[in-house]
Amino acid sequence: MSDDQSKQEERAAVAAKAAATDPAADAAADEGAERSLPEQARVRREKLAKLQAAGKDPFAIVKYDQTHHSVEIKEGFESLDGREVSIAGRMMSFRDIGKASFIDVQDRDGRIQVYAKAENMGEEPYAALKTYDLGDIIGVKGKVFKTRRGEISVEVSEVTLLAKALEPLPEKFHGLKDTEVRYRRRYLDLVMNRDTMDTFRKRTRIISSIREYLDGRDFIEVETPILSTIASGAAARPFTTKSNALNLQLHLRIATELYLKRCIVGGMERVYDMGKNFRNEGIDIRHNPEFTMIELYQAYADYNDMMELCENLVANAAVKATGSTKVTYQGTEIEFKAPWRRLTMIDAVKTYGGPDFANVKTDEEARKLATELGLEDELKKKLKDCTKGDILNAAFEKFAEEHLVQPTFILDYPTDISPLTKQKPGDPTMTERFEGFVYGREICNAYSELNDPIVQRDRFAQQAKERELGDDEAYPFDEDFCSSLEVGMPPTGGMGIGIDRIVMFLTDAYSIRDVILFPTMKPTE
RNA sequence: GAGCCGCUAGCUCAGUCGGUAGAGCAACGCCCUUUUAAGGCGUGGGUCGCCGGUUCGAACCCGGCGCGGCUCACCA
Repeated sequence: MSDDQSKQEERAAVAAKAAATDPAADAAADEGAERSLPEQARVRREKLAKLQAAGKDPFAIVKYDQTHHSVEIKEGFESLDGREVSIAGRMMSFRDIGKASFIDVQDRDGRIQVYAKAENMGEEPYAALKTYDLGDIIGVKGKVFKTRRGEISVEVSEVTLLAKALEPLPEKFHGLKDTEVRYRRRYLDLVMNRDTMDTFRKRTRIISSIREYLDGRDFIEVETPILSTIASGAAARPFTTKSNALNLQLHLRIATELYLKRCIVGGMERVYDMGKNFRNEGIDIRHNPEFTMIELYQAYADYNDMMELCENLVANAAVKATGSTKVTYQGTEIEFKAPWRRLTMIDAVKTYGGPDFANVKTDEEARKLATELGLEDELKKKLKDCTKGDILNAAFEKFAEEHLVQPTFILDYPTDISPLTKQKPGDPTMTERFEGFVYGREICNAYSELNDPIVQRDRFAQQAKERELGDDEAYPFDEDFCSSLEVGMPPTGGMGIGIDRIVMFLTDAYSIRDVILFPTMKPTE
C-alpha cells in the first residue's frame, strides 16, 4: 500500500517537473514516445500530467456517490424537479456558450444534459471543467430542472473528473461504423452505438428469462466439463488442447449431452447446462467458433414434452426481451406464440415439392431417387454409402428448410443420422426427434433419449463405421457414457437450443457477431 | 477454401485524366449565461493497410501479402 503511495508521489513529481518547463522545451525533450502520438492523444496526456502535477489526479479517486441514473431522472422528473442528485458517466458532447456550457453525460441507461455556469459553481472549477475532454468520465452534483426548450437537465453545483480519456472518441454524429473496429474494440461500439448496448442488455434478459423459466419448473442448473478426452454428443470437429499436468491431449466440448444424461442416470431428474460450446468449423454470419448453447434433460418426458417446453420457453423469452411474442426479423414478422406448427420430415419434403418418402422402401430405391433429383451435392458421403435416411435428410434440406420461416417443428428424423435418439415405436428406421426452424434456420434439436445401452453401443459402432468412410464428424465412442446407461437411465426427453440464434431473432441481428460481445477475430498482426 | 467489395486525419467520408491530399465532426486559440448535430472567427493535424513493380512522377495503374465485410462452399 505504501508502495503504491510512493509510486504515486513519484509520478506526480515527474509530472510536476514536466508541466513546469515551458511547452516548447518540453516537446523537444519529449521526443520519442510522446511525439509519435496523434495530436489529440498528446494533448490529453499533457492535460492529465498537469492535473497530476496539481495534485488532482483523477485516477487517484476510488469511488463516487452515484445517486441516480439518467433514465430515473427523466422518468421521475415530476418528483425530482428542484432536488439535488449526483450522476456519473461519460462526457459525450460539450456545448460551450461562454460563461455557461451544456454537457451530455452518458451512463448505462442513456444520456442526460448537464448545465454548468460559472456563476453557480465558481470561476475556477468552471475553468477546470472547460479543459475536460469528450470521453472523460465525470461525476456531477446538482439540481434537477428543465430548460426553456424543455430538456430535463442537471444544473451543476460540483463536477468531479473521475477518469481521463487519453484517446478521443469516434465522431459524435456518425458514431463508430467500421465493422472491424466495432467487433475488435467492442467497448467503443458500446459507448458510441446505443443499439449495441440495447442488444446486449436484451441478450442478458433472454438468458435470465430462460433460467427463471426452467428453475420455476424444477430444473437444476449444473456445470459439465468443457475439457475432456472425448468430445462427443454432436457432429462437429472439436478444438484440441493439452494438459501439462496430465501430459494428455484434451478436447473442448462440442456438446454437453453425454454428461447431462449421466446426471439423469444419477437421479437429478431435471437438469440443464447453459454455456459455451466450441466447434472447430467455418465462421460466417451464423457460426462463431465458441457459442452459447443450453441443453436440458427431463426424466419421464418425451419429445412431445420437449416441443411444449421449447415453444413456451422461447415465447416467454421473446416477451421478456421485446414485450411481445411477435417480432420483426430482417423485415419479416415472426410469431413465436405457442403452439408452433408441427410437420414430419417426410411430410415437409412432400409439402414443398419433393418426393413422398413414405413410398420409398429400400436404400436402393432412395439412391435412385437421389440421382434423379440431383441430390448428390447435398450428400456428405458417396452416394453408394448413403442410406434412405441420409437421402431423406438431404431432400429435406433441399426442398423444405428454406420455407420454414414461421416457427416450425420438424418431427421424426431418420435413425441413421440420430445416434443418440430412441426409435419410433413400430418403425426402427425413424426416431422420436425434432428440430425447430425459424426463418429457415435451425434453432433447436431435441429427442426422446435413447436409453437402451445395448442399442446405444450398436449406434456408436455404426458411427465408427461412418468415420472409416471418411466422416470425421461422426460421434466418437464414449465408454463411460455407455456404462452409465447400463446403470439405468429413465425414459427422458432432452433438448439443445442455440442461444445466440434465439438472441439474433429477438434483437433483429443480421450476424451472430452482433450478439456476441467479443466474437472470434484473427489478430491484426 | 473460392469469388466480389473495402482499407485515405482520432471518427464519418470525398479525392476527376497518374502531377506529393480535402470536407464535416473532433482538437488547439479567441467571442458568446438556456444550448442540444449550438453558432461565429482563426490554427494545427496524413507511413493514403503493408511490400514490390511500372513511370520523370503513384492514394490512383500492375503484382504479391495482411485484415475485414458479403456471397458461395463447408457446417448445426
